[in-house]
Amino acid sequence: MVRMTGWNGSNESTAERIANVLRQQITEGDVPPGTQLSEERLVARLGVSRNTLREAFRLLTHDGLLVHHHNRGVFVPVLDEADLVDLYRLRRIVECGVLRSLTGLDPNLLLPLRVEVEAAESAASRGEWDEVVTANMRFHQGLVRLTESRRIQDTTRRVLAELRLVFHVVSNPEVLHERYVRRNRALLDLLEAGKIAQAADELEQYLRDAEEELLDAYRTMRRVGSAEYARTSVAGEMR
Amino acid sequence: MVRMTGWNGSNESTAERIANVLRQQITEGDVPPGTQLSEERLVARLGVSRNTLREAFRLLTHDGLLVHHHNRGVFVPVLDEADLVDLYRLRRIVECGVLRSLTGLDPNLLLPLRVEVEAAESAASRGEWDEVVTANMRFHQGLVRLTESRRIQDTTRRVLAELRLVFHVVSNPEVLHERYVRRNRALLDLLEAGKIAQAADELEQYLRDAEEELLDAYRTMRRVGSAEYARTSVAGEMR
DNA sequence: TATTGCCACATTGTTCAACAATCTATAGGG
DNA sequence: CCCTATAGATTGTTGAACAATGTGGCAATA
Repeated sequence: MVRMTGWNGSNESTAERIANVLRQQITEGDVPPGTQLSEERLVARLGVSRNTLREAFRLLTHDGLLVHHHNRGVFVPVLDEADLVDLYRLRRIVECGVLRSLTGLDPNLLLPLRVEVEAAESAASRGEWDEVVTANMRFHQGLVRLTESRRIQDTTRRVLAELRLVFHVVSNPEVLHERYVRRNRALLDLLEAGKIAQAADELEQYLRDAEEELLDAYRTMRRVGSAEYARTSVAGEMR
Repeated sequence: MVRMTGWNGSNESTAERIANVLRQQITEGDVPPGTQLSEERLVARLGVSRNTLREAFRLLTHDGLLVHHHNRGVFVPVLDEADLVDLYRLRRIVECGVLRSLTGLDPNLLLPLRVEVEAAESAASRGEWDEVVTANMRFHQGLVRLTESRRIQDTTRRVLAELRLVFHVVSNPEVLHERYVRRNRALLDLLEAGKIAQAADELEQYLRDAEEELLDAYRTMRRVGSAEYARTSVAGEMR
């Protein structure tokens, strides 16, 4: 096997490249929550050194997509109800706070929002629910981009990345995400009409409803599917 | 030189220990903004391997206390006016949002706030301004702890850590921090009286005033002290 | 049978040395 | 004075080695 060393053909470091590969596999659900990522196996599979892999681990840990247990390794976190509540509490504060703090609206920043709304509607009509989720996330990322604040955007990016892990714990994403496509459009309409305060209130309720429905999904999952859940998703190991 | 390998006598990893050493030096101002941290020299001085040092770098980069330039190394960031505005925008949204989202108040969580207020007052009377800043930061950290939300607390921790870098760019901290000790007490009084909404409004104005004063400090510094600033704080190198 | 203690094994934590790739500064030519 | 090329210094990445820890099995015991 020919192994490249040093220059890797792009401007991103090898660790970042590896981190992006793993990030995609985790966010897409290929590596379910609870899975341990073995250094030895991933080194063999990805063709990088242990140190570089561990650096990639750190980048993902930064985003909450991996958790590190000292002397035990890294795992895809299993988010529970408390995490869900925590994530939505932060989302409400940040996203609604962003809207309420706006003094003016740059129409150029509203354009990408419409793109995402339509992408979500299109994907929903085709039944591509993963794409619906992705477009929805990009929509909310675009919402906070209205502030042009790097740190707020970074915070939101991390929160949304973790939220994807929640979506992989609860099943049947379609029933959850379907109605929020419509509410995204309603939200955008309010913003385009300049009704910022009203949009913030709608978003607040939107997020409360979403949290409540996800909590319901957690509860029913724990009631009817705990055995199945334990069999399929716990103590896995990424090869 | 006897070099310890493996077990280091505590439950934290070597990288975390090194990160804490560097964190203190950076937040205390021993390593001014703009300084490059040379791997070679720090490896020699701290007695750890390059890989471990680089892991410590990652941890600090995570908190915004270091910035990484690809193929050029890590630096203590020099925060400018835009960063200052960004940090305070996030502070206002998070800290005020936390207060406004409170439904009830746990008196037990208010106790540490009073401790910090009195610590700040005591330190101010003794003229120990660094300790005033630290107590002030712990006060605001305690404020967001009212939510008992891990992620909100982490976000605040990062923001406050970065803010310390701002305080090292502008000089004369005493005149800036003195009056905020009093406002901290006023804030706490409002909270202890259960006037949460009023406290949130006071905090909002508090943070706007602080941002404005720091911006003034930046402007005067750039006007009267740009030559001195360039001489003392730019392109340093940590030995 | 259930529990405890011990030990071997697998995995992670850390170090070290080497080389590749990149950046920076300097010197030389136009 | 500006541009380019080269040399030196620094970071990026690798691979191997050993230390320390966590895990699970096995035997001895109650």
